Parts: sequence; C-alpha cells; structure tokens
Amino acid sequence: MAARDYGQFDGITRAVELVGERWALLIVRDLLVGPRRYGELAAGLPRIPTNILATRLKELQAAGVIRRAPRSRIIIYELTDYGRELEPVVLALGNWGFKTLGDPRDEQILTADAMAITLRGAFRPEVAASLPATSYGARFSSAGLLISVDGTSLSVKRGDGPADLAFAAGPGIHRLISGELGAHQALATGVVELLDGDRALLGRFAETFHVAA
Amino acid sequence: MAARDYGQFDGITRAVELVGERWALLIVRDLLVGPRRYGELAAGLPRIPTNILATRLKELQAAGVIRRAPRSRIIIYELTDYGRELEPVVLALGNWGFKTLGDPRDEQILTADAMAITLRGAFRPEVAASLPATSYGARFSSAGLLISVDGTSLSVKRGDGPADLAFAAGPGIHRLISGELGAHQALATGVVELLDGDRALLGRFAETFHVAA
DNA sequence: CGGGATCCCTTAGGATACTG
DNA sequence: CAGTATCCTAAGGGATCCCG
Repeated sequence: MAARDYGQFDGITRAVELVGERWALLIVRDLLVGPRRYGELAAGLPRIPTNILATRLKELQAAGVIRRAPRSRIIIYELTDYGRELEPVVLALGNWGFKTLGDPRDEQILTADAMAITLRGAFRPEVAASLPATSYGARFSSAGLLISVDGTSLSVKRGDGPADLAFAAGPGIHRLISGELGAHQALATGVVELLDGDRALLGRFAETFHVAA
Repeated sequence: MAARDYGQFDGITRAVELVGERWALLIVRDLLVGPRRYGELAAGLPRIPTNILATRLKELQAAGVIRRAPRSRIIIYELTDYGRELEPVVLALGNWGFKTLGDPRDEQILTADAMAITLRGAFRPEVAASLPATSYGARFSSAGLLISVDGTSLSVKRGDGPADLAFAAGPGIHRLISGELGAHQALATGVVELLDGDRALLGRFAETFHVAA
C-alpha cells in the first residue's frame, strides 16, 4: 500500500495511516457503541459500498484496531483495547465537528450509533451530578437508544424499554443539544416528539447533554 | 463535492468531511506549530503533490479551519480560532499513533514540525513542575527546534539558538520518548547526538517528554 | 522565486451484481 | 447474511510548466 504511505515517521502520520482512510473513523464510531455484525455496520452506514466496508474491516483488523470474533456461527466485529483508546479522540473530534453542523440536508440521516457517540461527547458529568438519576428512551428512524444517567456516570445503549422520558427525534435534535432551541421549543416545533413520560424531563436532558457552539 | 459526502448528520461525520481528506490533518499539524508559507508547507510535506496541497489549502479555507493572510507581499497560511481548537484532538491522535510506531523505514522522515507536535503531546507538566526550568535545542535534518520548559509551561518553536542542551536527532528519537531507550543508551547508540551542553540533561528531557506504550 | 496551474497516469472509491 | 467480483468514475500521485 504505497498510496496510503505519507513517508513520515510520527504519531499523527501513523494515526492517519491507521484510521484516516475514508469511512474508517465512522466504523470506529459505531463500534465504540458496541460490537456489531457486518450487516449492522452496513445498515448504520447506508452509503458505504459493501466492498469498501469489507476492505476497511480487513485494514482495521490488520492495524490492530478491531478484531473479528466468531460468536457461535456469526461473526462479530469489535474494537481491540488499542482501538478503544480512540474513544476520547473520537468524542473530541465529534464535539469539534458538532459545533459547525449547519442545518441537516434532506438526505442526511442521524443513526442511533452516531447519536450515542454524540451524547457521550456532550455529556456533562458536573451538571448531571446534581440532578436526580434519570433514564431516557430515544427513538430514531433506525433504532432506539436507552440512555441512563446516574450521578456522574452515563450509559448509552441500543435498545428499547421503559424510561422516565421517551421521545422520538431526527437530525434536528442537534439544535436542542447546542442550546439553539430550548426544551419546550424543541417540542413545539416538532424537533423532538414526546412519546411517554414527563415532558419537563426534556429540559433536564438538554442540561445534561450540551455542546457549546 | 458529492464524493466526500457521507450522507450523515453528526459531529464526527462533519469533522471527517472537514479534515478527513488525505494530507489535511498533516497540514493542520504543521500549522499548529506556527503560520507557514506555501513553500514551507510543501517542504515539510515532501511527498505531497503540489496540486493536492493547493486543493487542500482551499478546502480547509472554505471549511473555516485555516486562513490566507497576506503579509506585505507574501502569503501566509494560519489556523483560524476554529482550526486551533483541533489542537487537543491532534495531540491526542498523535499520542495514540505514537504508541504503535514501529521502527522507522529508510524513506520515513521526521520533520521539525512533526517533532514539535510530538513534544507538545508528550509533555508532562506534572513532571516538569518539579524540575528546574530548562531549554533544549534540537536539530533535525530539516530544521531546528527551540524547546523551553519552565514549570508547567512549554514552548516549542522553530529556530536555532543557545540552549542548556543542544542535540541532533532523527526518527529514532521516538525510542527515547517511549522509554524504550534510556538517555545514555540513546547517546551511546547514536540515536541522539550531543551537540552542546550537559549530557545529563538528556535524562531530564526524557522525563519531561514521555508517551507510554 | 514563491505560489500555484496543467498534464497524464495510477489507484482508490462508488454502484451494482453475484456467490458460498 | 456476509461478504466477492466487476465495472466505471473520480481523486490522488508525479512531473512539468506558468505567471506575477
């Protein structure tokens, strides 16, 4: 692979050689949420050509970032310890990019995995510490997320289930997290749709998860 | 630019759309050290085709990451405030990649700018706090670096000048920073060549700048 | 001489179809 | 379901040339 070779010897060059190819960091993003099967990755990255997904998975594996784990008959992809060390980098990079998200174009989607990482990056433990433990259920077109906040600890997982507040949202939810919209504005404009629970809890959600522009 | 469009709406996708293209993060890396002219960037990135450098500079400018600043007659490229916010991300990514740097291949070079960023990432303020203020002059094939440590503050600039310890080094210096080699081993094996000053200060250097594998 | 633009060729990536 | 195989286009690599 001479093409991906930058001819330099330092940490950043090495890093971009490992995870700098197109789509690679988005695969890492999704795997940070949890182990995924090939088809799940493909579903979360609808625009990735299947041959590119296959190529990237092999490259990331060769790089020691991910691992193929055969579970009974099916194959699961998961991050190695080294790959998981990318978490702070990915969260920081995500926050950086988040600040200049404009308005979503029609063809742009927000997947549950992307939202899970956004929430991890936007989590403010120092704010959550003084709030009651709360669980949220968030529905996206693709899948659901179970978010539970208890003191300074956060857990975001895929799935559905009972929660103190359940809501549905799309890409527009970034305006709630950036503070551009308040909680009741988000509900009024339909950016967030209340499914179940106390609507007042959406304010708590917005306090807990915030990225300043 | 449909090709660089991932069809998703979240922070990481946005970030890789802004700085995820080939060479882009290496340009940011060098500009984090200081403003640079076109030719300086090209010299620090010897393998980048000139048309790609020109394209990237335009893209990064359009993305609001860098800015063209005409200084009298010459043009200087520098990071915007938004671009400078990438510093912690770039340092963290560099440290991540640093951990799996193998041995340098013959054609791999270490530029002064890359080393400057490596040092910023490897700086341990909590260690430096209890050490005397020290200045180092480091020579690379490409250029020199003036490093000065005073308490928890670090400054790394390009240039030459008087320093408490002056040394010359190449890519192999990563083995000193990783701790694979001790200071006197680094001198004995020629990885670091003493130019001037007290050789014992190289041990202090290795304590001050360290990235664990 | 700095700051690019142009040319041609190679390779990676996108779209789609197909297979164990 | 988990990938290969194929074909085509667009981006990147390398050298050279241009312009103020």
